[in-house]
Amino acid sequence: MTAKKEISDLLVAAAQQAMAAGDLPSIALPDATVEHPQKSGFGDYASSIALKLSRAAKPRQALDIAKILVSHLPASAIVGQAEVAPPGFINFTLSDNWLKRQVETIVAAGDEFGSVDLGKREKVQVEFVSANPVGPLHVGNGRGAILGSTLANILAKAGQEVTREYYLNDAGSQLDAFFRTLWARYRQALGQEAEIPADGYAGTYMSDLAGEIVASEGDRFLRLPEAEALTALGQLGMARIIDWIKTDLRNIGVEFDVWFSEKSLYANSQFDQAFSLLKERGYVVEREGAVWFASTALGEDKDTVVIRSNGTPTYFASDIAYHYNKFVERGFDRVIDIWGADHQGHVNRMKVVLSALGIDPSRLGILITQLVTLKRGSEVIKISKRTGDIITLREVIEEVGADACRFFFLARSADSQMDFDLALAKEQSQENPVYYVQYAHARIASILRTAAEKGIGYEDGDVDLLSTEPELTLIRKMLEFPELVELAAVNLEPHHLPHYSQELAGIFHSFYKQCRVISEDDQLTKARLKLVHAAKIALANALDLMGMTAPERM
RNA sequence: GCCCCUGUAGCUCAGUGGAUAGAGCGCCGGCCUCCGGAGCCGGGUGCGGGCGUUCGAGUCGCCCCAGGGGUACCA
Repeated sequence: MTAKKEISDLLVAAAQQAMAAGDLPSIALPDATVEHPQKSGFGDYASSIALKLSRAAKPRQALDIAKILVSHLPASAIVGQAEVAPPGFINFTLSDNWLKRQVETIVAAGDEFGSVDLGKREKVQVEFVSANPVGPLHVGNGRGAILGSTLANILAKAGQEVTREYYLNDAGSQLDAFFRTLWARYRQALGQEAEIPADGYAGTYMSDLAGEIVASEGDRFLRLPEAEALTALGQLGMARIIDWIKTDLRNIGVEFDVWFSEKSLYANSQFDQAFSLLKERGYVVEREGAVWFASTALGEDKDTVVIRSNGTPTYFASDIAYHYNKFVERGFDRVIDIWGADHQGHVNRMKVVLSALGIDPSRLGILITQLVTLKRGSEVIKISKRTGDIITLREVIEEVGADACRFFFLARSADSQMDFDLALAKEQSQENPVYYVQYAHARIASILRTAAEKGIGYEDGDVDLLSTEPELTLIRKMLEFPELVELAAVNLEPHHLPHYSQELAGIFHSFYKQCRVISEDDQLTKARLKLVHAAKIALANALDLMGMTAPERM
């Protein structure tokens, strides 16, 4: 349990006791939320519960209520001091003794440090990237990939049973356009006249892909009937693109548990099942030769086509079947979809269709990542798969490195549009927060190596000797880590991690400057070795959640 | 037009209705007899505008202004 939660519980207990004793009227308790005061001097945690209670408990003043609560506060090893401050805050200072002992707790927890218990273990699916296999990943895909993989890590750390999934659009009209483009490029590569379809993919990577295929397969597709050639060649091209995608993802540390085929939804009649259910419930209408989902019946602005007048299902049809599969067939308790800003219009429709299927829409969380504007200096680079050449994710990774790429993408909340200046990212490669954090880890590793070389063991180090301000500040900051994991897991907000890791690294560097670890004082040396070992664990675990490396040397 | 996201320091961005709004970069000064100077210490400027709700608003509501995205029988 985090200190935060424990203090919150103490407050609730105090309020209940005060009411039982008649010192406070029996009223409903507001959330006993506890926060870190912005300014030092107000303790480690502060609660404004008395201010919130004062309205209902009139004519009691908030300050008096705070005093009453403090007087009923149960004894606790965690709290060193609980003070009342106007206009009615209760400020808690952690006990030094308890703080010191947490070093042992952290070292004992090791990789598990930071794990939190949200009270229930749910089966959670995080679906992300899911880019169509029609071209290389761009930086927008990269943002989703990094956000999704980190969020999955965080949820796992918070005790959830997490499945990471990539939805592969291996059917549909965009793939069809990809097939036709590749066919044209293939014929061009073999010296034939061929025109790129108007709705095709103009990027030069398509010519490269066609060239690769000619090199390995020759002209054998020309000897097939055209329809057959188109499909056979297309499948081969798609497989190669998927390989590119997998390679890029691996290079930024993103792995999936499941690659889910859109096509399989039709082969396994998931679509038929979902569709019949919708029909049964009266949400299907036929009009203008097409089949529609009656979204307007559930408050949407317009109905949505599910089956086109030419008989082919739309993307939305697949999405209905896919989410039916997620919730009903596979039984996920919660599903988190991470989509790009261009899918924003689908959010409500998706939630509405879940209601229509009888699935509680609150079980689906949809995160929209806002656009990434790629820049090189002041020059804006337009991202579009369809209008020609693009800066791919691969190029960005090669330029700035996977760790830096992850850190920068993670540091911004998904809601914020962001500028990614390649020139700047490269320039900053030394003065970069990424290295600042990793350097702290490497520095600790170096200290521990030095200690090992000198044969200093610190298992028996006495944490009671840790008493100076820099030491205790470092411990305090480490203890925020589990709280942060909980915050990020509950709010689906990974962007707190980079900020936290920078703060933790900063406090460590400051400690390092002020406190010599390996000194003539054997006992203090051992105690401090234990402390920096704990700090190394905290840094490593934070970096690990972010999918970054924690280098022993730099 | 309607819907969604965003406007916080020169720049890039944090900020769970609370007390004196933060970080990094950039800029200007300091700090290496000592475990890694990719480090430390100091220096300053800001919540787009207005009206509300509240004991208390950067945070919630409404209106306005600005930027971006969506609004297909594309995905």
